[in-house]
Amino acid sequence: MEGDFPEMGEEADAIDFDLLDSGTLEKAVEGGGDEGGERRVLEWEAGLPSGEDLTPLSQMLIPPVLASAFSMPLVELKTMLDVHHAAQHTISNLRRHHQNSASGHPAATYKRYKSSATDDRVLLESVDRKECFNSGKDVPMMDPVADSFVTGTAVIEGISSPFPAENSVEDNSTRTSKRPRMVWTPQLHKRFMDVVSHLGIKNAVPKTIMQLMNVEGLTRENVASHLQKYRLYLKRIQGDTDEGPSSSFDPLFASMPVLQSFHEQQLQQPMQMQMPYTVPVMIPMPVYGMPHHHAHGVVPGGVFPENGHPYVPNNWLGSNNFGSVVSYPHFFPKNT
DNA sequence: GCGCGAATAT
DNA sequence: TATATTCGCG
Repeated sequence: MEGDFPEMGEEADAIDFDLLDSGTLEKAVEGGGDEGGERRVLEWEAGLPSGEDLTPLSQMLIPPVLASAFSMPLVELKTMLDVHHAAQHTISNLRRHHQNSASGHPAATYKRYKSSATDDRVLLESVDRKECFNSGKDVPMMDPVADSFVTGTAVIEGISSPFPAENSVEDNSTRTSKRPRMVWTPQLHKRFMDVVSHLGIKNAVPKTIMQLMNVEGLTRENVASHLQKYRLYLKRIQGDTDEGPSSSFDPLFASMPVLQSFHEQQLQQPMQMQMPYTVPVMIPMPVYGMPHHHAHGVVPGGVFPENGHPYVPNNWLGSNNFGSVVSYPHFFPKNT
């Protein structure tokens, strides 16, 4: 299926899906189909600050006092070695993806409607790959803030491969270690919701969702588990609609303002500076152009104003936003 | 055998 | 609770 689109340079790809937000998506989509990827990169580079203008890696971007004032955890400082490693990993993964092109049927249909600028899998390098997988109890989940303010090379996204870093060389079949426990970050969850809401209830099955999410390392089992939880959630809120108003729309639980309101914020005020607890980068999610028959009413949510496609608020609880709780859990417990 | 989904386990 | 794993079924 990759023959459907002219290929772009690797660098352009990396930059595109790392830096795109909803504000720049259209522009990139326009120029994404031509062969000018490398040229565009050069143009961008021409406008980039020189090395002297950049803050050294060893220096903090935010003064500790200011960080604490906004309850922002101090991000661990990165070294050039970290940056180098992250860059190497990004490049190698991009190469790998250009080699083996997936051609699953649903994904193929999906890709046809994707811009070539975002045609690669979501594998946005994270310097700290503990973000999506929590290997042990001693490893705390990455803070949403740190999740946003990643240091290093191409890491500004929220999604990275759920795989832990393969520290050693090519570990082929000698992998006996179990896959670490996955963590559904808000970004992954949003992607999940975007895909599910654009599939009918008929097509929203684990394998299809997995393929459309296009996240490296994400397994069908991962999705199935999450989907099961989502269905339980749907069942719950549907069965609760006639009970007390607090049962399904308790403002205490109707939160996740970061993700839920983020989309709308981007649409209305694209240039507005993000608050520390917001996820600053929109994940390119071009399933909006999918030809699927949308199952209206299957999932709670509204409609994308730009194209009329249904969407689901990321808290799956409707449009209430009382702005108190951040991002977790995705599925709120029944208010008992 | 594959994949789904409910049940069960960790 | 969140996620993984198992298991029966089509």
